[in-house]
Amino acid sequence: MKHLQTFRFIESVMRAGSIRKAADDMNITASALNRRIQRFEEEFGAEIFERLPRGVRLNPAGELLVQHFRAQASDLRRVQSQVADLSGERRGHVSVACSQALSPYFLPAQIAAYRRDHPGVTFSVNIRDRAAAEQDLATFSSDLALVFEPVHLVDMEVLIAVPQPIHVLMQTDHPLARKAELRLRDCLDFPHLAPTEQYGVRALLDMAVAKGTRSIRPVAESDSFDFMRHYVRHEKAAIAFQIPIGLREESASGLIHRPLSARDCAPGTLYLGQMRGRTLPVASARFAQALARVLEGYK
Amino acid sequence: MKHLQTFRFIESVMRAGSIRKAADDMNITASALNRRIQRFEEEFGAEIFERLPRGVRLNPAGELLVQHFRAQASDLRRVQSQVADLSGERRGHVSVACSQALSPYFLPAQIAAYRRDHPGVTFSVNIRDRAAAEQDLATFSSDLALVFEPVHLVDMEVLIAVPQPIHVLMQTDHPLARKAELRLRDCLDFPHLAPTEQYGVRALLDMAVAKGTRSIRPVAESDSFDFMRHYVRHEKAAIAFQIPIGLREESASGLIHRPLSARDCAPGTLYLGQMRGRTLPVASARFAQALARVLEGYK
DNA sequence: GCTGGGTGGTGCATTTTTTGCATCGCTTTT
DNA sequence: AAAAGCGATGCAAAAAATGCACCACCCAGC
Repeated sequence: MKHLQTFRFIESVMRAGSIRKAADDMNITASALNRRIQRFEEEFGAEIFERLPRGVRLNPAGELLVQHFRAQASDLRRVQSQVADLSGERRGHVSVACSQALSPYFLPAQIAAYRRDHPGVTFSVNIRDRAAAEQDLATFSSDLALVFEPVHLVDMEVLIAVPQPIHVLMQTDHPLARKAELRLRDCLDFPHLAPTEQYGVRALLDMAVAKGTRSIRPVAESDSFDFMRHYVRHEKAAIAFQIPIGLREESASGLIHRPLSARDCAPGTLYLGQMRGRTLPVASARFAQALARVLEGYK
Repeated sequence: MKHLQTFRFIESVMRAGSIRKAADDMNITASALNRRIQRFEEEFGAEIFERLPRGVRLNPAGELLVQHFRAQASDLRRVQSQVADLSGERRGHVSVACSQALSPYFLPAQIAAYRRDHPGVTFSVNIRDRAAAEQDLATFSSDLALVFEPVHLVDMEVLIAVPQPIHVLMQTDHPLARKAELRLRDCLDFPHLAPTEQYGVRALLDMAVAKGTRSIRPVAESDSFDFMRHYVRHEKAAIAFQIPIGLREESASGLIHRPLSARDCAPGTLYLGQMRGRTLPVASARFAQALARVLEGYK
């Protein structure tokens, strides 16, 4: 969309931190880019960049402006999507920011199911930790976020929330496997794997142990749930903490998992959300509806 | 703002109903305008005008697009206003759509009071009937609406609502002036003036008489409350129906007014509202706050 | 203290885009 | 059948954006 060209340049300069670098990125001369920005600042009525000795940086006015342009670009995509929809095309693109747990089983299955009915719809799936997922919504770089234990929820409008107790993952013949529900103190006697602190699972575990005298001493700490899932196959006594939506049914995986007792560790919550107040493109809105229907079953 | 130039052209074509007329209005050649529109339609990915034998008309895609652009232009003004505000300028422009009753006393006083504190702020006041005022909000042509008995309230976000019983206006020595509160049946015995049906006062009166057997038979019907106010000075027995916010205190005007009993005629409501979900420019938001504070006193 | 590599800004020639004019093909009106 | 109005289009002129060369400046590191 041509009338947003200047904005793309501004965003590029913002990212690059200097007009020359941005000009290089955008395949244009620094002089041309410089003058575009000057011209824009003039008609906008205020400077949007601070000129520093080593480059430029957005000033508060610029921050406001960038937020405005992002919202505007996002809304234009929505309009285009609606226009395509009213000509009966059923096309569009959905971008989802999600927690790692959703990536192996849940989202692939849901997206594939949705695409069976709407083959014209394409997807972007971006794995983000819980802080970044909300950020993605706020910058309009994702339409939807599917996040376990989000941090702020300020810019996020919750479409549906489902409880997800923490599960303990282990080999099928593990001593803990005999009980249907596990106590945290029993689990900590075994070598355990834990996510790093930016993840909701870890935050809940830390909160749980804070009440008692035990502590989390992971034999391995990782930001990859995939790694932790595979690790328990290789060390007989090892256990890992994950949420059930990121785990397969027992039979299929060769591992089993058991929930932690709610007495020890509060269940976390998985949220499906969008940017507050935003009207989503048709495709995204429909996919969100479909997800919500499925997630209802997890309540 | 240059990147909205194409939109201004589109809006002009929409208004004019033909490219040639619009081109004339915008001081540009029909060919240039035509090509701008063609180019835009191409990059937008859909036609936005139907080509008719005698001109063009927006199609549904175009309607969506125009709404998007209006919202976008309005939001850009908001950003500019906020930017001006953060550089400490306290400038800006407030546009208000209001019912006629507000125009003689209430709004002039409020605006003047506000401008004493913020001389940099300018105002547009547009008198609109209750349907048009809401329309004004929806098309982003007014920031605020101050409306008596609005019709839909769908796109209008209510900031404050105050009751306004209908008052009867008459000369000071009028027989009805002796009572503190009037019955509708007594009033209808006198020659009366009534607003035309698009006004809330009339709608309330019509509802009130519908319960009984009497009917409104105005000696004069008008869409000008100003006219009706002045008319009662000239015919001794005549009365007019108005809301108190549009009337002066008795002493000053040489006329007096008495409320209709709530048993006969439900009090109407005066609403201060904005476009639903919109973030107002600083100046408008502040003025709305000031108005709300004053209106609190009318509750 | 200077020098080198980085920055944003600017004058001027060049390229690209936009515009205006003339004109076409079409439909409705007279 | 003619006239008048409409949108579309080829082509030349005008306007705008760009690229190039260069300036002044700042700061790091010798």
